[in-house]
Amino acid sequence: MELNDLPKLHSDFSVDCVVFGFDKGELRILLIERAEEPFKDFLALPGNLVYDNENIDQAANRVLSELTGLNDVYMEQLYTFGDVNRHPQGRVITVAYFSLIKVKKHTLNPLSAYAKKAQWFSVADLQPLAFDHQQILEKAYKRLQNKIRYQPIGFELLPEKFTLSQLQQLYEVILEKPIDKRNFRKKILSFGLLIELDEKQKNVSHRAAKLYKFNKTRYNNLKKMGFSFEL
Amino acid sequence: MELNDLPKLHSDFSVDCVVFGFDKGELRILLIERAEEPFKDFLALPGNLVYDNENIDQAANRVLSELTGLNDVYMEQLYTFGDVNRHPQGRVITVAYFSLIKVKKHTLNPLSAYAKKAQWFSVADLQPLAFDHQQILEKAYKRLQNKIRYQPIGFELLPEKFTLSQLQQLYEVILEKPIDKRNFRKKILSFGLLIELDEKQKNVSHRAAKLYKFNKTRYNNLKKMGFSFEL
DNA sequence: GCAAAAGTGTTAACTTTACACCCATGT
DNA sequence: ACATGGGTGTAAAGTTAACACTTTTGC
Repeated sequence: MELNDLPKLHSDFSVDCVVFGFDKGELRILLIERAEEPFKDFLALPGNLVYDNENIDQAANRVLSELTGLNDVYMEQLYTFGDVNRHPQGRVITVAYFSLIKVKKHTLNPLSAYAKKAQWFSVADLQPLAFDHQQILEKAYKRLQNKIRYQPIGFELLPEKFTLSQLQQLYEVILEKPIDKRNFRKKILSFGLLIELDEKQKNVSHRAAKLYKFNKTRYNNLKKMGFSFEL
Repeated sequence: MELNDLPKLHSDFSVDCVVFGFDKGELRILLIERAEEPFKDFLALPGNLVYDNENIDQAANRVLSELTGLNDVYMEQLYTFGDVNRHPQGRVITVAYFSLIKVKKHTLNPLSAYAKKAQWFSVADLQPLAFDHQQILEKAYKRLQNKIRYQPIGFELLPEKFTLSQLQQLYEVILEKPIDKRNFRKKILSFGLLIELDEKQKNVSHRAAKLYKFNKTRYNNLKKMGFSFEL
Protein backbone atom coordinates (compact mmCIF):
# COMPACT_ATOMS: atom_id res chain seq x y z
CA MET A 1 0.00 0.00 0.00
CA GLU A 2 2.57 2.61 -0.98
CA LEU A 3 1.27 5.99 -1.82
CA ASN A 4 4.21 7.12 -3.85
CA ASP A 5 2.68 5.86 -7.05
CA LEU A 6 -0.73 7.29 -6.36
CA PRO A 7 -2.02 10.28 -8.25
CA LYS A 8 -3.02 13.05 -5.82
CA LEU A 9 -6.70 13.00 -5.65
CA HIS A 10 -9.53 14.62 -3.81
CA SER A 11 -12.13 12.16 -3.04
CA ASP A 12 -14.17 9.90 -5.05
CA PHE A 13 -15.69 9.08 -1.72
CA SER A 14 -19.03 10.10 -0.56
CA VAL A 15 -21.18 9.45 2.42
CA ASP A 16 -24.88 8.68 2.20
CA CYS A 17 -27.15 8.90 5.19
CA VAL A 18 -30.08 6.65 5.87
CA VAL A 19 -32.05 8.71 8.35
CA PHE A 20 -34.97 6.93 9.93
CA GLY A 21 -37.80 8.60 11.74
CA PHE A 22 -41.07 7.38 13.19
CA ASP A 23 -44.25 9.35 12.82
CA LYS A 24 -47.98 8.64 12.81
CA GLY A 25 -47.31 4.98 13.36
CA GLU A 26 -45.07 4.60 10.35
CA LEU A 27 -41.38 4.17 9.86
CA ARG A 28 -40.09 6.97 7.69
CA ILE A 29 -36.95 7.85 5.89
CA LEU A 30 -35.52 11.20 4.95
CA LEU A 31 -35.01 11.61 1.21
CA ILE A 32 -34.24 14.40 -1.18
CA GLU A 33 -35.50 14.81 -4.68
CA ARG A 34 -32.62 15.26 -7.06
CA ALA A 35 -32.63 18.49 -9.06
CA GLU A 36 -29.92 17.42 -11.46
CA GLU A 37 -28.76 14.57 -13.64
CA PRO A 38 -28.04 11.77 -13.18
CA PHE A 39 -31.29 10.51 -11.73
CA LYS A 40 -32.92 13.93 -12.00
CA ASP A 41 -36.26 13.96 -10.16
CA PHE A 42 -35.55 10.66 -8.47
CA LEU A 43 -35.65 10.34 -4.73
CA ALA A 44 -32.26 9.76 -3.18
CA LEU A 45 -30.56 9.40 0.13
CA PRO A 46 -29.00 12.60 1.32
CA GLY A 47 -25.30 12.30 0.70
CA ASN A 48 -22.28 14.23 -0.30
CA LEU A 49 -18.61 14.02 -1.02
CA VAL A 50 -16.15 13.68 1.82
CA TYR A 51 -13.78 16.59 2.16
CA ASP A 52 -10.11 16.00 1.86
CA ASN A 53 -9.41 17.03 5.41
CA GLU A 54 -12.25 15.48 7.31
CA ASN A 55 -12.79 12.05 8.77
CA ILE A 56 -15.63 9.99 7.35
CA ASP A 57 -17.65 10.14 10.54
CA GLN A 58 -17.28 13.89 10.55
CA ALA A 59 -18.42 14.02 6.95
CA ALA A 60 -21.50 12.00 7.79
CA ASN A 61 -22.31 14.29 10.67
CA ARG A 62 -21.73 17.35 8.56
CA VAL A 63 -23.95 16.14 5.76
CA LEU A 64 -26.68 15.22 8.19
CA SER A 65 -26.33 18.50 10.00
CA GLU A 66 -26.52 20.43 6.74
CA LEU A 67 -29.76 18.61 6.10
CA THR A 68 -31.51 18.71 9.40
CA GLY A 69 -29.68 21.38 11.35
CA LEU A 70 -29.12 18.78 14.04
CA ASN A 71 -26.04 17.29 15.63
CA ASP A 72 -26.92 15.30 18.72
CA VAL A 73 -28.12 12.28 16.87
CA TYR A 74 -27.65 8.53 17.01
CA MET A 75 -25.43 7.73 14.07
CA GLU A 76 -23.25 4.86 13.02
CA GLN A 77 -21.45 3.60 9.98
CA LEU A 78 -23.52 1.07 8.10
CA TYR A 79 -21.69 -0.37 5.12
CA THR A 80 -19.56 0.70 2.19
CA PHE A 81 -20.87 0.36 -1.33
CA GLY A 82 -18.34 0.45 -4.08
CA ASP A 83 -19.45 -1.51 -7.08
CA VAL A 84 -17.68 -0.29 -10.17
CA ASN A 85 -20.86 0.79 -11.89
CA ARG A 86 -22.87 2.09 -9.00
CA HIS A 87 -22.46 5.65 -10.21
CA PRO A 88 -23.07 6.25 -13.93
CA GLN A 89 -20.47 8.97 -14.20
CA GLY A 90 -17.47 7.20 -12.75
CA ARG A 91 -16.34 5.33 -9.76
CA VAL A 92 -17.62 6.61 -6.46
CA ILE A 93 -17.28 4.59 -3.34
CA THR A 94 -19.82 5.58 -0.76
CA VAL A 95 -19.83 4.94 2.95
CA ALA A 96 -23.39 4.66 4.13
CA TYR A 97 -24.42 5.87 7.56
CA PHE A 98 -27.40 4.97 9.59
CA SER A 99 -29.15 7.43 11.80
CA LEU A 100 -32.25 7.61 13.97
CA ILE A 101 -33.93 10.87 14.78
CA LYS A 102 -36.97 12.26 16.51
CA VAL A 103 -39.03 13.63 13.64
CA LYS A 104 -40.78 16.30 15.67
CA LYS A 105 -37.58 17.71 17.07
CA HIS A 106 -36.26 18.80 13.69
CA THR A 107 -37.33 21.18 11.02
CA LEU A 108 -36.13 20.16 7.61
CA ASN A 109 -34.09 22.89 6.01
CA PRO A 110 -33.64 23.71 2.37
CA LEU A 111 -30.61 22.11 0.84
CA SER A 112 -27.95 22.96 -1.67
CA ALA A 113 -28.77 23.38 -5.34
CA TYR A 114 -28.46 19.76 -6.27
CA ALA A 115 -31.51 18.80 -4.34
CA LYS A 116 -34.93 20.03 -3.51
CA LYS A 117 -36.08 20.10 0.07
CA ALA A 118 -35.59 16.98 2.14
CA GLN A 119 -38.79 15.24 3.10
CA TRP A 120 -40.01 12.27 5.07
CA PHE A 121 -41.30 9.28 3.17
CA SER A 122 -42.91 6.17 4.46
CA VAL A 123 -40.54 3.23 4.15
CA ALA A 124 -43.47 0.91 3.48
CA ASP A 125 -44.26 2.12 -0.02
CA LEU A 126 -41.51 3.88 -1.82
CA GLN A 127 -40.88 4.66 -5.44
CA PRO A 128 -37.53 3.60 -6.95
CA LEU A 129 -34.53 5.47 -5.60
CA ALA A 130 -31.52 6.90 -7.40
CA PHE A 131 -28.27 4.97 -7.81
CA ASP A 132 -28.05 1.89 -5.57
CA HIS A 133 -29.86 3.67 -2.80
CA GLN A 134 -32.58 1.06 -2.70
CA GLN A 135 -29.97 -1.49 -1.79
CA ILE A 136 -28.47 0.79 0.85
CA LEU A 137 -31.87 1.36 2.36
CA GLU A 138 -32.51 -2.37 2.52
CA LYS A 139 -29.26 -2.94 4.35
CA ALA A 140 -30.09 -0.15 6.76
CA TYR A 141 -33.55 -1.51 7.39
CA LYS A 142 -32.16 -4.93 8.19
CA ARG A 143 -29.66 -3.37 10.54
CA LEU A 144 -32.46 -1.51 12.26
CA GLN A 145 -34.54 -4.66 12.62
CA ASN A 146 -31.61 -6.51 14.11
CA LYS A 147 -30.29 -3.79 16.29
CA ILE A 148 -33.54 -2.80 17.87
CA ARG A 149 -33.83 -6.23 19.45
CA TYR A 150 -30.63 -6.00 21.42
CA GLN A 151 -29.97 -2.32 21.87
CA PRO A 152 -32.32 0.29 23.25
CA ILE A 153 -32.21 2.46 20.16
CA GLY A 154 -35.95 2.61 19.63
CA PHE A 155 -36.03 5.57 21.98
CA GLU A 156 -34.05 7.62 19.50
CA LEU A 157 -37.06 7.49 17.21
CA LEU A 158 -39.69 8.46 19.77
CA PRO A 159 -40.33 11.85 21.35
CA GLU A 160 -38.64 12.50 24.69
CA LYS A 161 -41.89 11.54 26.43
CA PHE A 162 -43.80 8.58 25.09
CA THR A 163 -46.37 6.01 26.11
CA LEU A 164 -45.77 2.30 26.35
CA SER A 165 -48.20 1.76 23.50
CA GLN A 166 -46.21 4.07 21.26
CA LEU A 167 -43.10 2.13 22.11
CA GLN A 168 -44.81 -1.15 21.42
CA GLN A 169 -46.18 0.09 18.12
CA LEU A 170 -42.68 1.18 17.12
CA TYR A 171 -41.41 -2.35 17.74
CA GLU A 172 -44.33 -3.88 15.91
CA VAL A 173 -43.82 -1.71 12.86
CA ILE A 174 -40.07 -2.26 12.70
CA LEU A 175 -40.14 -5.97 13.43
CA GLU A 176 -43.23 -6.42 11.26
CA LYS A 177 -45.05 -8.59 13.73
CA PRO A 178 -47.62 -8.15 16.47
CA ILE A 179 -46.48 -8.20 20.09
CA ASP A 180 -48.50 -9.16 23.14
CA LYS A 181 -49.27 -6.05 25.15
CA ARG A 182 -48.91 -7.49 28.63
CA ASN A 183 -45.76 -9.41 27.89
CA PHE A 184 -44.22 -6.41 26.19
CA ARG A 185 -44.87 -4.14 29.14
CA LYS A 186 -43.63 -6.65 31.66
CA LYS A 187 -40.41 -7.14 29.73
CA ILE A 188 -39.64 -3.55 28.91
CA LEU A 189 -40.36 -2.34 32.44
CA SER A 190 -38.26 -5.13 33.94
CA PHE A 191 -35.09 -3.53 32.60
CA GLY A 192 -35.64 -0.54 34.87
CA LEU A 193 -34.66 1.77 32.05
CA LEU A 194 -37.88 3.74 31.86
CA ILE A 195 -38.73 6.64 34.12
CA GLU A 196 -42.44 6.90 34.78
CA LEU A 197 -43.40 10.56 34.60
CA ASP A 198 -46.10 12.35 36.63
CA GLU A 199 -47.76 13.18 33.40
CA LYS A 200 -50.32 11.80 31.03
CA GLN A 201 -51.33 12.09 27.43
CA LYS A 202 -53.63 15.00 26.66
CA ASN A 203 -56.48 15.48 24.25
CA VAL A 204 -57.09 11.87 23.56
CA SER A 205 -60.63 10.57 23.36
CA HIS A 206 -59.94 7.63 25.62
CA ARG A 207 -58.23 6.95 28.88
CA ALA A 208 -54.98 8.93 28.85
CA ALA A 209 -51.79 6.87 29.00
CA LYS A 210 -48.90 7.50 31.36
CA LEU A 211 -45.85 9.07 29.82
CA TYR A 212 -42.38 7.63 30.26
CA LYS A 213 -38.91 8.65 29.33
CA PHE A 214 -35.81 6.61 28.68
CA ASN A 215 -33.17 6.66 31.41
CA LYS A 216 -30.06 6.90 29.29
CA THR A 217 -27.70 7.51 32.21
CA ARG A 218 -28.85 4.35 33.87
CA TYR A 219 -28.48 2.40 30.65
CA ASN A 220 -24.92 3.58 30.22
CA ASN A 221 -24.09 2.56 33.77
CA LEU A 222 -25.67 -0.85 33.45
CA LYS A 223 -23.95 -1.40 30.14
CA LYS A 224 -20.57 -0.81 31.72
CA MET A 225 -21.45 -3.49 34.24
CA GLY A 226 -22.16 -6.01 31.54
CA PHE A 227 -25.94 -5.61 31.38
CA SER A 228 -27.39 -6.49 28.04
CA PHE A 229 -30.67 -5.22 26.71
CA GLU A 230 -32.55 -7.83 24.77
CA LEU A 231 -36.11 -7.82 23.72
CA MET B 1 2.75 -8.95 -8.08
CA GLU B 2 4.49 -5.70 -7.22
CA LEU B 3 2.65 -2.52 -6.62
CA ASN B 4 4.38 -0.87 -9.53
CA ASP B 5 2.74 -3.38 -11.81
CA LEU B 6 -0.70 -2.32 -10.75
CA PRO B 7 -3.00 -0.76 -13.27
CA LYS B 8 -3.22 3.02 -13.05
CA LEU B 9 -5.23 4.13 -10.11
CA HIS B 10 -7.60 6.97 -9.70
CA SER B 11 -8.50 6.15 -6.22
CA ASP B 12 -6.77 5.97 -2.95
CA PHE B 13 -8.66 3.23 -1.33
CA SER B 14 -7.56 -0.11 -0.16
CA VAL B 15 -8.90 -3.25 1.39
CA ASP B 16 -7.41 -4.87 4.47
CA CYS B 17 -8.23 -8.41 5.48
CA VAL B 18 -8.58 -9.65 9.01
CA VAL B 19 -8.18 -13.38 8.54
CA PHE B 20 -8.86 -15.46 11.61
CA GLY B 21 -7.78 -19.01 12.09
CA PHE B 22 -7.92 -21.44 14.99
CA ASP B 23 -5.06 -23.74 15.76
CA LYS B 24 -3.69 -25.55 18.80
CA GLY B 25 -6.42 -24.12 20.95
CA GLU B 26 -5.66 -20.52 20.07
CA LEU B 27 -7.33 -17.91 17.95
CA ARG B 28 -4.89 -16.75 15.32
CA ILE B 29 -4.66 -14.03 12.78
CA LEU B 30 -2.84 -13.86 9.51
CA LEU B 31 -0.29 -11.04 9.35
CA ILE B 32 2.52 -9.97 7.10
CA GLU B 33 5.75 -8.33 8.12
CA ARG B 34 6.25 -5.17 6.17
CA ALA B 35 9.44 -5.00 4.12
CA GLU B 36 9.19 -1.30 3.38
CA GLU B 37 8.53 2.06 4.95
CA PRO B 38 6.29 3.26 6.40
CA PHE B 39 6.10 0.87 9.33
CA LYS B 40 8.96 -1.21 7.98
CA ASP B 41 9.31 -4.44 9.97
CA PHE B 42 5.98 -3.96 11.66
CA LEU B 43 3.31 -6.59 11.46
CA ALA B 44 0.34 -5.57 9.39
CA LEU B 45 -2.92 -6.87 8.07
CA PRO B 46 -2.65 -8.14 4.53
CA GLY B 47 -4.14 -5.46 2.34
CA ASN B 48 -3.83 -3.84 -0.99
CA LEU B 49 -5.21 -1.18 -3.22
CA VAL B 50 -8.49 -1.71 -5.01
CA TYR B 51 -8.25 -1.75 -8.78
CA ASP B 52 -10.16 0.73 -10.77
CA ASN B 53 -12.25 -1.88 -12.47
CA GLU B 54 -13.07 -4.22 -9.65
CA ASN B 55 -15.71 -4.18 -6.97
CA ILE B 56 -14.57 -3.92 -3.38
CA ASP B 57 -15.69 -7.42 -2.51
CA GLN B 58 -13.77 -8.72 -5.49
CA ALA B 59 -10.71 -6.82 -4.37
CA ALA B 60 -10.95 -8.36 -0.93
CA ASN B 61 -11.24 -11.82 -2.40
CA ARG B 62 -8.38 -11.21 -4.75
CA VAL B 63 -6.09 -9.94 -2.01
CA LEU B 64 -6.95 -12.85 0.19
CA SER B 65 -6.53 -15.27 -2.66
CA GLU B 66 -3.14 -13.79 -3.54
CA LEU B 67 -2.15 -14.40 0.06
CA THR B 68 -3.52 -17.80 0.78
CA GLY B 69 -4.22 -19.28 -2.61
CA LEU B 70 -7.76 -19.84 -1.46
CA ASN B 71 -11.12 -18.68 -2.70
CA ASP B 72 -13.93 -20.59 -1.09
CA VAL B 73 -13.80 -18.76 2.18
CA TYR B 74 -16.22 -17.11 4.55
CA MET B 75 -15.73 -13.41 4.02
CA GLU B 76 -17.66 -10.27 4.77
CA GLN B 77 -17.18 -6.56 4.86
CA LEU B 78 -16.33 -5.36 8.35
CA TYR B 79 -15.99 -1.60 8.53
CA THR B 80 -14.42 1.29 6.69
CA PHE B 81 -11.60 3.24 8.27
CA GLY B 82 -10.90 6.63 6.84
CA ASP B 83 -9.43 8.95 9.41
CA VAL B 84 -7.51 11.72 7.71
CA ASN B 85 -4.23 10.74 9.32
CA ARG B 86 -4.50 6.98 9.37
CA HIS B 87 -1.85 6.71 6.67
CA PRO B 88 1.30 8.82 7.17
CA GLN B 89 1.76 9.46 3.47
CA GLY B 90 -1.63 10.74 2.58
CA ARG B 91 -5.24 9.95 2.73
CA VAL B 92 -6.16 6.35 2.23
CA ILE B 93 -9.57 5.07 3.05
CA THR B 94 -9.55 1.37 3.71
CA VAL B 95 -12.41 -1.07 3.69
CA ALA B 96 -11.69 -3.83 6.17
CA TYR B 97 -12.85 -7.38 5.53
CA PHE B 98 -13.32 -10.18 7.93
CA SER B 99 -12.60 -13.75 7.06
CA LEU B 100 -12.50 -17.12 8.75
CA ILE B 101 -10.42 -19.95 7.41
CA LYS B 102 -9.37 -23.48 8.24
CA VAL B 103 -5.68 -23.10 9.02
CA LYS B 104 -4.72 -26.60 8.02
CA LYS B 105 -6.39 -26.37 4.65
CA HIS B 106 -4.10 -23.62 3.40
CA THR B 107 -0.45 -23.25 2.74
CA LEU B 108 0.71 -19.70 3.10
CA ASN B 109 2.34 -18.48 -0.07
CA PRO B 110 5.05 -15.89 -0.49
CA LEU B 111 3.76 -12.43 -1.15
CA SER B 112 4.69 -9.45 -3.23
CA ALA B 113 7.87 -7.51 -2.52
CA TYR B 114 6.33 -5.18 -0.01
CA ALA B 115 5.85 -7.92 2.50
CA LYS B 116 7.60 -10.95 3.82
CA LYS B 117 5.73 -14.21 4.04
CA ALA B 118 2.36 -14.18 5.71
CA GLN B 119 2.25 -15.98 9.03
CA TRP B 120 -0.17 -16.91 11.75
CA PHE B 121 0.05 -15.06 15.03
CA SER B 122 -1.82 -15.68 18.23
CA VAL B 123 -4.38 -12.94 18.78
CA ALA B 124 -3.85 -13.19 22.53
CA ASP B 125 -0.42 -11.59 22.62
CA LEU B 126 0.48 -9.44 19.73
CA GLN B 127 3.08 -6.77 19.20
CA PRO B 128 1.92 -3.36 17.92
CA LEU B 129 0.64 -3.39 14.36
CA ALA B 130 1.24 -0.96 11.51
CA PHE B 131 -1.12 1.94 10.76
CA ASP B 132 -4.46 1.67 12.57
CA HIS B 133 -4.48 -2.09 12.13
CA GLN B 134 -4.72 -2.65 15.85
CA GLN B 135 -8.02 -0.82 15.82
CA ILE B 136 -9.23 -2.78 12.82
CA LEU B 137 -8.33 -6.02 14.51
CA GLU B 138 -10.24 -5.03 17.63
CA LYS B 139 -13.32 -4.28 15.60
CA ALA B 140 -13.00 -7.61 13.84
CA TYR B 141 -12.55 -9.47 17.09
CA LYS B 142 -15.69 -7.91 18.52
CA ARG B 143 -17.59 -8.83 15.38
CA LEU B 144 -16.38 -12.38 15.71
CA GLN B 145 -17.42 -12.56 19.37
CA ASN B 146 -20.84 -11.26 18.53
CA LYS B 147 -21.43 -13.17 15.39
CA ILE B 148 -20.41 -16.54 16.67
CA ARG B 149 -23.26 -16.49 19.15
CA TYR B 150 -25.99 -16.20 16.56
CA GLN B 151 -24.52 -17.63 13.41
CA PRO B 152 -22.88 -20.99 12.91
CA ILE B 153 -19.61 -19.53 11.67
CA GLY B 154 -17.40 -21.31 14.16
CA PHE B 155 -17.28 -24.25 11.77
CA GLU B 156 -15.39 -22.13 9.25
CA LEU B 157 -12.48 -22.13 11.68
CA LEU B 158 -12.42 -25.85 12.42
CA PRO B 159 -11.28 -28.69 10.20
CA GLU B 160 -13.98 -30.41 8.15
CA LYS B 161 -14.13 -33.12 10.83
CA PHE B 162 -14.00 -32.06 14.44
CA THR B 163 -14.91 -33.23 17.91
CA LEU B 164 -17.45 -31.59 20.16
CA SER B 165 -14.67 -30.70 22.56
CA GLN B 166 -12.82 -28.85 19.85
CA LEU B 167 -15.96 -26.95 19.03
CA GLN B 168 -16.52 -26.11 22.65
CA GLN B 169 -12.95 -24.99 23.09
CA LEU B 170 -13.33 -22.72 20.08
CA TYR B 171 -16.32 -21.06 21.69
CA GLU B 172 -14.56 -20.77 25.01
CA VAL B 173 -11.51 -19.12 23.47
CA ILE B 174 -13.50 -16.69 21.36
CA LEU B 175 -16.05 -15.79 24.00
CA GLU B 176 -13.36 -15.77 26.71
CA LYS B 177 -15.41 -17.72 29.19
CA PRO B 178 -15.80 -21.32 30.27
CA ILE B 179 -18.82 -23.28 29.08
CA ASP B 180 -20.47 -26.24 30.75
CA LYS B 181 -19.71 -29.36 28.76
CA ARG B 182 -23.04 -31.13 29.10
CA ASN B 183 -25.13 -28.05 28.45
CA PHE B 184 -23.02 -27.15 25.46
CA ARG B 185 -23.41 -30.56 23.87
CA LYS B 186 -27.11 -30.69 24.52
CA LYS B 187 -27.61 -27.30 22.93
CA ILE B 188 -25.40 -27.70 19.93
CA LEU B 189 -26.76 -31.13 19.09
CA SER B 190 -30.33 -29.93 19.50
CA PHE B 191 -30.03 -27.81 16.36
CA GLY B 192 -29.60 -30.96 14.28
CA LEU B 193 -26.86 -29.28 12.30
CA LEU B 194 -24.10 -31.73 13.08
CA ILE B 195 -23.59 -34.99 11.26
CA GLU B 196 -22.13 -37.66 13.49
CA LEU B 197 -19.48 -39.52 11.52
CA ASP B 198 -18.55 -43.20 11.78
CA GLU B 199 -15.12 -42.13 12.70
CA LYS B 200 -13.09 -41.30 15.76
CA GLN B 201 -10.02 -39.36 16.71
CA LYS B 202 -6.76 -41.23 16.23
CA ASN B 203 -3.48 -41.24 18.10
CA VAL B 204 -4.77 -39.67 21.25
CA SER B 205 -3.69 -41.02 24.59
CA HIS B 206 -7.17 -41.07 25.99
CA ARG B 207 -10.59 -42.21 24.91
CA ALA B 208 -11.03 -41.17 21.30
CA ALA B 209 -13.82 -38.71 20.61
CA LYS B 210 -16.42 -39.04 17.89
CA LEU B 211 -15.95 -36.85 14.87
CA TYR B 212 -18.69 -34.63 13.50
CA LYS B 213 -19.14 -32.42 10.55
CA PHE B 214 -21.31 -29.39 10.00
CA ASN B 215 -24.38 -29.90 7.84
CA LYS B 216 -24.31 -26.71 5.81
CA THR B 217 -27.04 -27.74 3.41
CA ARG B 218 -29.41 -28.35 6.26
CA TYR B 219 -28.50 -25.03 7.83
CA ASN B 220 -29.24 -23.18 4.61
CA ASN B 221 -32.60 -24.89 4.34
CA LEU B 222 -33.54 -24.20 7.92
CA LYS B 223 -32.43 -20.60 7.60
CA LYS B 224 -34.80 -20.08 4.68
CA MET B 225 -37.59 -21.35 6.88
CA GLY B 226 -36.86 -18.80 9.56
CA PHE B 227 -34.72 -20.93 11.83
CA SER B 228 -32.28 -18.98 13.89
CA PHE B 229 -29.10 -20.38 15.36
CA GLU B 230 -28.38 -19.00 18.77
CA LEU B 231 -25.97 -20.24 21.33
C1' DG C 1 -3.23 -49.18 36.81
C1' DC C 2 -3.08 -44.47 36.02
C1' DA C 3 -3.59 -40.22 33.49
C1' DA C 4 -6.41 -37.79 30.28
C1' DA C 5 -10.25 -36.52 28.09
C1' DA C 6 -15.01 -38.51 26.40
C1' DG C 7 -19.48 -39.14 27.29
C1' DT C 8 -23.84 -38.91 29.71
C1' DG C 9 -29.13 -37.09 32.78
C1' DT C 10 -31.73 -34.83 36.25
C1' DT C 11 -33.51 -31.16 38.81
C1' DA C 12 -34.48 -26.44 40.15
C1' DA C 13 -34.65 -21.75 38.66
C1' DC C 14 -35.95 -18.85 35.41
C1' DT C 15 -38.07 -17.10 31.14
C1' DT C 16 -41.45 -17.03 27.79
C1' DT C 17 -45.96 -17.48 26.09
C1' DA C 18 -50.87 -17.42 25.92
C1' DC C 19 -54.72 -15.39 27.29
C1' DA C 20 -59.51 -11.67 28.89
C1' DC C 21 -61.49 -8.31 31.44
C1' DC C 22 -62.23 -3.82 33.79
C1' DC C 23 -60.92 1.26 33.63
C1' DA C 24 -60.72 6.15 32.28
C1' DT C 25 -61.72 9.60 29.06
C1' DG C 26 -64.04 12.27 25.24
C1' DT C 27 -67.94 12.67 22.43
C1' DA D 1 -74.06 5.28 27.01
C1' DC D 2 -70.75 4.05 23.84
C1' DA D 3 -66.32 3.90 21.51
C1' DT D 4 -61.46 3.88 22.15
C1' DG D 5 -57.40 2.52 23.81
C1' DG D 6 -55.09 1.94 28.86
C1' DG D 7 -53.89 -0.98 32.22
C1' DT D 8 -53.35 -5.34 34.71
C1' DG D 9 -51.96 -11.20 36.56
C1' DT D 10 -51.61 -16.04 36.26
C1' DA D 11 -50.55 -20.56 34.88
C1' DA D 12 -48.40 -23.82 31.65
C1' DA D 13 -44.64 -24.68 28.62
C1' DG D 14 -40.14 -24.23 27.52
C1' DT D 15 -35.34 -23.02 28.37
C1' DT D 16 -31.24 -22.50 30.94
C1' DA D 17 -28.05 -23.57 34.61
C1' DA D 18 -25.90 -26.24 37.95
C1' DC D 19 -23.86 -30.25 38.93
C1' DA D 20 -20.43 -35.63 39.21
C1' DC D 21 -19.45 -39.88 37.90
C1' DT D 22 -18.34 -43.75 34.55
C1' DT D 23 -15.97 -45.01 30.13
C1' DT D 24 -12.31 -45.57 26.87
C1' DT D 25 -7.71 -45.27 25.37
C1' DG D 26 -2.54 -45.03 25.41
C1' DC D 27 1.31 -45.42 27.99
